[in-house]
Amino acid sequence: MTPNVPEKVSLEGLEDKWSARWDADAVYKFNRSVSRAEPGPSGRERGIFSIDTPPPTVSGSLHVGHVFSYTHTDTLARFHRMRGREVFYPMGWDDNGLPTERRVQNYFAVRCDPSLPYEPNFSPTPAAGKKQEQVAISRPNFIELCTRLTAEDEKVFEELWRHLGLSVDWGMTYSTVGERAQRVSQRSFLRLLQKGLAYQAEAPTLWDVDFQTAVAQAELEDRELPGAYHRIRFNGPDGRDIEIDTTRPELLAACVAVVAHPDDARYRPLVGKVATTPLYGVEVPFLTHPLADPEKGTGVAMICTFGDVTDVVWWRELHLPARAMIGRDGRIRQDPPPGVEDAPAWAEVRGKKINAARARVVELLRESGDLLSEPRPITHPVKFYEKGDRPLEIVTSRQWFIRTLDHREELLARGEELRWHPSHMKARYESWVNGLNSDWLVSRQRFFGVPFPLWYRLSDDGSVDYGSPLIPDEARLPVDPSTDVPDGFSEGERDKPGGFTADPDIMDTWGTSSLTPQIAGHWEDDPDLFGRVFPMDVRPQAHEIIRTWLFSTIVRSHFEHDCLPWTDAAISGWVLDPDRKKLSKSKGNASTPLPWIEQYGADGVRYWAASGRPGVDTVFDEGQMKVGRRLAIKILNASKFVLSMAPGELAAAVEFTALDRALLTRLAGVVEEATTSFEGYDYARALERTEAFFWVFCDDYVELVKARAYGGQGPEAAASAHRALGLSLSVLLRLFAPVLPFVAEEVWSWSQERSVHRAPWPSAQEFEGVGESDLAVFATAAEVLADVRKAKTAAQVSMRAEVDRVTVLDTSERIARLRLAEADLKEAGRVTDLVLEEARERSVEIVLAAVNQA
RNA sequence: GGGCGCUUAGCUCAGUUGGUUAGAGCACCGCCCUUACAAGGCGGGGGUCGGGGGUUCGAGUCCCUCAGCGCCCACCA
Repeated sequence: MTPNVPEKVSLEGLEDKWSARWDADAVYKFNRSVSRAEPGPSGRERGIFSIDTPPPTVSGSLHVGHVFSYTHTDTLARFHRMRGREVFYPMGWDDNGLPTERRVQNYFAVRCDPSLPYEPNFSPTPAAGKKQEQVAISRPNFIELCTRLTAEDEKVFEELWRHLGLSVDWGMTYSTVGERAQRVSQRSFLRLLQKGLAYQAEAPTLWDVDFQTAVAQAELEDRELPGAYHRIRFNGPDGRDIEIDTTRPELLAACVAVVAHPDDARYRPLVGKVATTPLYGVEVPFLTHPLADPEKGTGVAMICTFGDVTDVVWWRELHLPARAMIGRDGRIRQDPPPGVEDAPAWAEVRGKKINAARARVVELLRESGDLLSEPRPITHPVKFYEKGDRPLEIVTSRQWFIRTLDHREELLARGEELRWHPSHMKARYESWVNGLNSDWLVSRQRFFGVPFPLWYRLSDDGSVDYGSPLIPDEARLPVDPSTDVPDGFSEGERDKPGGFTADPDIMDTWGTSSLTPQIAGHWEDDPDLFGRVFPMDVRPQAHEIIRTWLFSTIVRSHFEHDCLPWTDAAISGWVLDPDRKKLSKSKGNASTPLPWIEQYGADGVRYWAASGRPGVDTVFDEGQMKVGRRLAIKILNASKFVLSMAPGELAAAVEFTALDRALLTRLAGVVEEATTSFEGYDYARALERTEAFFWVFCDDYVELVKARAYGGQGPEAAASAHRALGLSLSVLLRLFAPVLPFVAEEVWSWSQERSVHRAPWPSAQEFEGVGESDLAVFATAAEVLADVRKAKTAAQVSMRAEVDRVTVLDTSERIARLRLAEADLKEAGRVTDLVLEEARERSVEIVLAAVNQA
């Protein structure tokens, strides 16, 4: 094909032009006829490269942080596609869970009340004002709104991703709450249940009093909060006082024991005796436990059910009774815990919020004289649900768990087996697994999510038989137990004595997201496809969700398939604002990416993203985008020149000049390095090496051969330049294509029919005809050219200024190299007389033509 | 409390197995409208590599130690 170079080259409109064309030509369509791994012809890899794409949360908005990490993945996808592999690169939408619920509540000013009946024609308009009264609606109505809103959000997301140039197969999207996801989640759950790896238990768990749901260990975060030590007096045996420091005096009624360290000599006489709580007069045992810290407070702690997770440990390990007093709404319960029924103090706190109860208890203690000192303010870490606003409480509830504690060793071995990029991220996985203190709590008391596909029998007295749940056949999945009926029952028997009742809970968002490989790969629904793409090659994700998404995905795959879900994990860093804070929507420091794409082009934005090292937090840098845009423009211009020189069909018989051989050999090295880097998931290094070469190519090589290419040294010498320029450009465009897909495609299209993104990745073979070369020929010539430029700059004359004579004294070796590029050097520097002489020390003398020395 | 990472020019960062005068881009200064490119090109100034100690013929690059920053984990009365 004869190059068809536009008169004027420009980046304007490339995104629209090429994203439409790629779509029309199905450039990124996954070809599932390829088998998982098959040897390719002549060293090119064949087979499939599958990516476990992170499904972005559609209820949020995309910001530059997303663009950053998704670009990284896309460069890898493009690289492997060019290597000849079919890339399985679906896009998922995470529309599951609380963020969606919250967005729907705010967007439509509604709230879900599961007790309400469905209203078929309910269709609210988006809430206008800020504070609008929330309308209570039924669960089915609420879920309809969730679905409606997420569908709209997905469209916006897809548009942006296309604009950014993600080479996703848009025919293969999935959602984490759609029917497929439900089926996969429920099937996997039922299989865990069969294997005894999922179980139900009534146990104290961390509870968010606002969201009214249990929360798992993985969703916790500590926040430093002001608090106060209150020293209070318990009555000990023999009339002796026991002094105890507590930050939660309001829980006094829930006290079931006091505890000291077994080695604490101060309290040894009291151990095994009984202490009496102030205000309530409840007798509790004085016990010992190694977790009691003699250094903390008075060395004696009161154990309450439950003030914190240590209480839970003590309660469990010391086999204490429960005396729960906090309700699911975060208030003190109405009904008193056992043992305090008759205490007048209970009436003072019942039904109160935590803070009010605390204040009242302190007053009461003060009045009774049991408050031994005024509260001493401290700051201490308090556990929060990561999306929550109030401290977590611990309440006892029935929940589903997946066993992880018993499998820690196996899971650690999986972490060992996985290839981590960067490798030190493995440490985070290990510290998480080693720190597990409970099985994975997978049930949530929410509405929008995947329900547990279970019902329970109701006995004749109406009590629930949790022991043997009613399980649907896998072929029925997905089921919604709140509307579907278990086999052998009828709807009329729902919630009736002798009938059945649905499991009310939904799965944790990670309960579904942990199955993205299975969802995306159509596990069981399409065994042929699943066999081709699973286990996957790579999981790209951010480091802060190693403990959640990465961990839980390994758990599911380990239990279900007895293998890793992928061989490699590519962990991306965060995007930081100039103050080094993580960009996030909630902090309001994250900008929407579209304006940046419009200003610098998708390629410019991608360039910035791809400059961020794998796993390294990177500062948001508009300057880098600007640099990326300039690079793209430079590629346009350089390509325009090269293609106007080089014929479409390269004459293969031409003998390369020494300078051209040196340039091409150097480029072959860059190809090798970029290839190795991409194989090792280091897109940033690949880009850096390619770019560095490209600038040398433009500034030195093109300048050195320009005149020769115009024919200054005859047709044969010109042909060598043409061929070297043409080959270099072809290789460079393909090296740039993963990072700068738009400009690479634009330029490629000037001389090629097919997409650059399906062109073969450059290989050493393409340089086979170059022959032996001395790399230093190019470097040495470029050095002298730089000297000439320097002299012209010093003389404040144009680069086109004539030079009468350049005298180079240098070692015989280097002089020999310069002779090989003598003609190019003379023309590039406009040197009339180039004198090359051997000498011990290098020196360069430049005599500019008199006419130019004004 | 444990762990991981980072600390190189004003800024953002490269420096792969230790080896010639430590690199790039941005910013800054100067020059040049050169037929691929003036939203460009060419050239220049500027760091002794967080502090200290050690190994070595030789260390930004390995070891020890200290400091600061960030993150992950932790049973936080």
